[in-house]
Amino acid sequence: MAVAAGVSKATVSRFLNHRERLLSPEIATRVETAIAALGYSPSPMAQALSRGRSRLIGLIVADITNPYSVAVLRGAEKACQDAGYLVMLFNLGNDFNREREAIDALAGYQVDGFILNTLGRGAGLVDADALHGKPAVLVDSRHAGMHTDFVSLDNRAAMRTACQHLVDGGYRELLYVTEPSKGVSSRRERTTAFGVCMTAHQPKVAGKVFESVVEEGAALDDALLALRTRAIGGRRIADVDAEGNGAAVIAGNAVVTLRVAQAMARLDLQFGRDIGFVGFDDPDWASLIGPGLSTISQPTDEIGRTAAKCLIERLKGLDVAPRQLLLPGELVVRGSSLSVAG
Amino acid sequence: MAVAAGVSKATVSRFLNHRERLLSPEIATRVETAIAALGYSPSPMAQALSRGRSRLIGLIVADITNPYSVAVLRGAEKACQDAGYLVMLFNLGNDFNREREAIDALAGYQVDGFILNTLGRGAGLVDADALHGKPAVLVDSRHAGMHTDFVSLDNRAAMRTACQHLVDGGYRELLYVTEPSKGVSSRRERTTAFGVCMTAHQPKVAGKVFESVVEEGAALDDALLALRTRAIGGRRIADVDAEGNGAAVIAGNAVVTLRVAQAMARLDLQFGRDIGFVGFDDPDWASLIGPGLSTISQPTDEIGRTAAKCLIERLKGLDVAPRQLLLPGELVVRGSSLSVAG
DNA sequence: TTGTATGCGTTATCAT
DNA sequence: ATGATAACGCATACAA
Repeated sequence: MAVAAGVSKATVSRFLNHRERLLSPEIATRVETAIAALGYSPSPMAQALSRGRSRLIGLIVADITNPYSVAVLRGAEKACQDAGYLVMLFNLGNDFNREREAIDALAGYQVDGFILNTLGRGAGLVDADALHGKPAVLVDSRHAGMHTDFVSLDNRAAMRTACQHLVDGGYRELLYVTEPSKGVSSRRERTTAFGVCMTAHQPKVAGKVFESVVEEGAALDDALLALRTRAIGGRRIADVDAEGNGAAVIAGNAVVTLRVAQAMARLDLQFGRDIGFVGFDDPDWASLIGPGLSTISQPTDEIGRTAAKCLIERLKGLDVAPRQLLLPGELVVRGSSLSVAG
Repeated sequence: MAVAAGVSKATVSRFLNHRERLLSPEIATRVETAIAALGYSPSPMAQALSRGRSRLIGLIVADITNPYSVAVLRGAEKACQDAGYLVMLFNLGNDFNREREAIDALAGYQVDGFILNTLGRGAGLVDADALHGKPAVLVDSRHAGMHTDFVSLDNRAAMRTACQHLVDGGYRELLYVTEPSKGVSSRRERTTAFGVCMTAHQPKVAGKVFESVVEEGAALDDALLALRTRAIGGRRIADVDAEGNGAAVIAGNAVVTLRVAQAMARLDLQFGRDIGFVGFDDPDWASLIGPGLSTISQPTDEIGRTAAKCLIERLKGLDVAPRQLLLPGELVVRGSSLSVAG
């Protein structure tokens, strides 16, 4: 290109990067016009090859189907774009063993850093130095043996909020329904936090944990029935009016919420009236189920933005100890967790 | 690297690309072991720079928040990965004017082709040759002046199915609720298809179209009330029992479905009993609203896969006239569209 | 069959 | 202040 402007390509490069500093105004404008005439723009790939960095950020997500992940992705991608970075997406499709492969593929394209929204388990477990020396930030799940920046919902505080809200509402039998923790840190943290809350409310409140798996809808049904039976003092459901009672479910995420809602429909039970409910995550359909589902809304967009921001700070040379950014959730009260009547 | 293996780098390159064909077995294994020892893998960027193609596919999506887009993206990304391509994602965040910018950014990284899931309107309207001569495939929305491969739901057939189903169920007053078409081809197609269906069922069935916008919930409420009023013969709603009647709504997509469901809740009307319903798109919460929402389920995954497949065929040199792949939707019958009693 | 040289589009280190 | 020139990591045309 440059030759067509009457200068050397080194000069063009200088114009692009150093502009005013070391270029005579006369020749600067000459390049400028030529650059406009040719509609020229530099090749990021060649720049990357030469510089060693690419202005590319690798984003690995465990499951693009998960709306939570997408919400985070959205925030992160926007922040990256605003900072002049482009996002390369790699979706694991829940095949956790491909995490290593994903990192290598992305690293091949010289991404400057990683945002990892993965579960942190599986065969290809990624340790710190699998990252080819590039900085990374973990979202939502901590990885064993990889101490980098970490951004997530403040699970403990969120769980405390949910429990407190239900206890305040008069609920005395609580069931925490979660996917099996299987080494996923966020699930483990929420479950532990639930335990802590329950002992804190001893002996007024009783809490149980139920691990729900897709295939076993019946088991969930039974758990809900048992919960309700306990709450209404051992009487059979058929014998009880629609009297207020103190049974409530906390769902560990939106997937679980969906399962619980399906179970409730199967059992012909109603949220709020028969069983109280608060769920983690606040999908847009939450207000449409029964009397509306109360939720803990995650600041997904901010989580994504924060993750991107952290990473970009590192890319700009920031060198401090790994940070933990725990963002607060927000309780959204709807009909499913109204105070227990009398 | 190669030097450490005792050969020239040209030989290494040959090993990578031509392998058996033009390499002595003796030196082939020598390279092979060295390649394993060093844990070496070629740099895709350098390859791209040299070859002119990158094994990268640019995927531009109008709004990553849209679950439909994500579902398609998922299918496409998987197909790309399986074919050895990596996806670079660019999210417009509903800022349609950035489409041109997105294409240029992606082209800068030498993507071999584009998958465009955008609305095909806005200032930066992209014509065929904005693509830097690279092939593209359009998903869901046709772009004016860009005739490339096109993959989408068969909107006409899907609408026919929905209408036929409702008419068969005894519904006589149909209201099609859609977002304003604003030059989006899929919306326009569905609306026209609705019109065609209605004239086909003349005079037995009456159809109306309502364009819904977020801000005007009240207008939607009124439209639903009017619909119901017409269906029950002009009598005021308060005077009518829960008798079966022939009013039904068709929602143009999941967003509209959400709005309609909210309106129904506001009006204290029930799907199936008061107003029949079929909606385009089949979100996972459809079965949980009221008696379950009947839907037209799109083969999103297959749409994505097909789009990727089309593009990759082009990349392999296929040169035929632009193709139109219209994939069939599937009617999922739930409680919201049961036959009208009496 | 293999090595050498050149080019891909930049940046950076020299000279000038 | 600007122009050659080498390097970035690979592919390829050509020479051996």
